[in-house]
Amino acid sequence: MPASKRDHLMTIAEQLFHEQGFHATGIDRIVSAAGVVRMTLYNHFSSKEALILAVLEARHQRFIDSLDAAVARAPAGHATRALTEAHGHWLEAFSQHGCIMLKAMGEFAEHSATIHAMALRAKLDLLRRIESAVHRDGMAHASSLARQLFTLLEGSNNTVAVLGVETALSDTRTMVDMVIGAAMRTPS
Amino acid sequence: MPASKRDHLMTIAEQLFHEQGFHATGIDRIVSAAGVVRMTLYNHFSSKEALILAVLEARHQRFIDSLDAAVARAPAGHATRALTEAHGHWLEAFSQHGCIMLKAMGEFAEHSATIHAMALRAKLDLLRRIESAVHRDGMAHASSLARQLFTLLEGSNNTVAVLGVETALSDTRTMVDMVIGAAMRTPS
DNA sequence: CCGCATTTATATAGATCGGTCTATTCAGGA
DNA sequence: TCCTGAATAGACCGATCTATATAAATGCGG
Repeated sequence: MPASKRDHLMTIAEQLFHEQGFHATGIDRIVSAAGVVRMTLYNHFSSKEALILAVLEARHQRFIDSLDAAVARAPAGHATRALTEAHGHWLEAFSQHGCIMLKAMGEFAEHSATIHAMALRAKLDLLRRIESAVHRDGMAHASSLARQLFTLLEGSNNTVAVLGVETALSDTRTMVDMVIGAAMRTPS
Repeated sequence: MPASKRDHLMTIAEQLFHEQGFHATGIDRIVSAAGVVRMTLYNHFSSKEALILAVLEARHQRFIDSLDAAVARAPAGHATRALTEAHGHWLEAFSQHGCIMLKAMGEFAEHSATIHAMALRAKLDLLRRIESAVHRDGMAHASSLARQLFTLLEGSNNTVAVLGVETALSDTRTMVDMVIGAAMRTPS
């Protein structure tokens, strides 16, 4: 009962790309996993690269939407914490196999400038949201604080695979508090 | 004039794997870049997987050696800082294209248990060195502090590609100081 | 019930993949 | 000198890769 063949293909492709990697996932595996014929895929996407771009774009949009929603729900002065918590929830729910944007950057850095640029833009979008939340909370040292928080969230991306999601998120939370507290104590 | 064809192949392969990815780098590209014939490679390595394992193993050994050397040189009570600085130097010199172990984990998680285990072991080795340095400096909250520092170093791995190596390392240094300082202030 | 777009089924193209094989050359040590 | 190990050159294997072409079947809205 997929909403449409196109959406269904994107869902299946996202899962396979995420778990198996992009180059290691062939078109045939995607279409057969989706229960669809190869021409149906090429009817909706002009190439494998176009499919990858569409998948990454959609995933990134979902990610950004979930951050924005959390920030919008947050009480005044708690936008930053709401954002880092939302990032943690995303990790718990959708990133057991690592960050798909990092994987894409790694596999396509010298292979597809378009895909690499898209993944890099996703990272910069996250940084920008952090900056905006920090600014919204009226914190001092906004840009340096935002970069530090960004580093912490990126770090938790990687430690999940090593320490487990629970420990990774708890350690990250501790440091988020620490960094925010230090920024508040330091005179601007 | 390479020391040996085997070493030369490993050097070339490491560079190509790192820049282009593992699946995207074919045997033919490696041998032609090394100016060597196909059978020479298969004379030294039983398979592409064996080559990848050898490359990762050697690189990890170099990494660990550089950390250990820095810690050994450090004055008493400064092992931890020496280790994080050494990690920064490694990033500057050899990780412009991201962490090769993370890439390997991403590409082979569901594809080669051996390679995935080797890369994961590399991450755990780093964590263990941090724990040992922290312990050597006689710091309180050793294991939780070590995990926090680990998260910071992993974070800097990723932010290099987004913020540039200089900013990434400077932000990381700031947070390393912060985390160590907090551990020292907190009563055990 | 018709018309049209989508999907199916299949066949094919040409390249590349990892890996094997044989035949040959060449240098260095016993 | 002879022998052995290593490297070369290049053909070859089956499998897989992305992508295209074509024709039949399907389903749905008007």
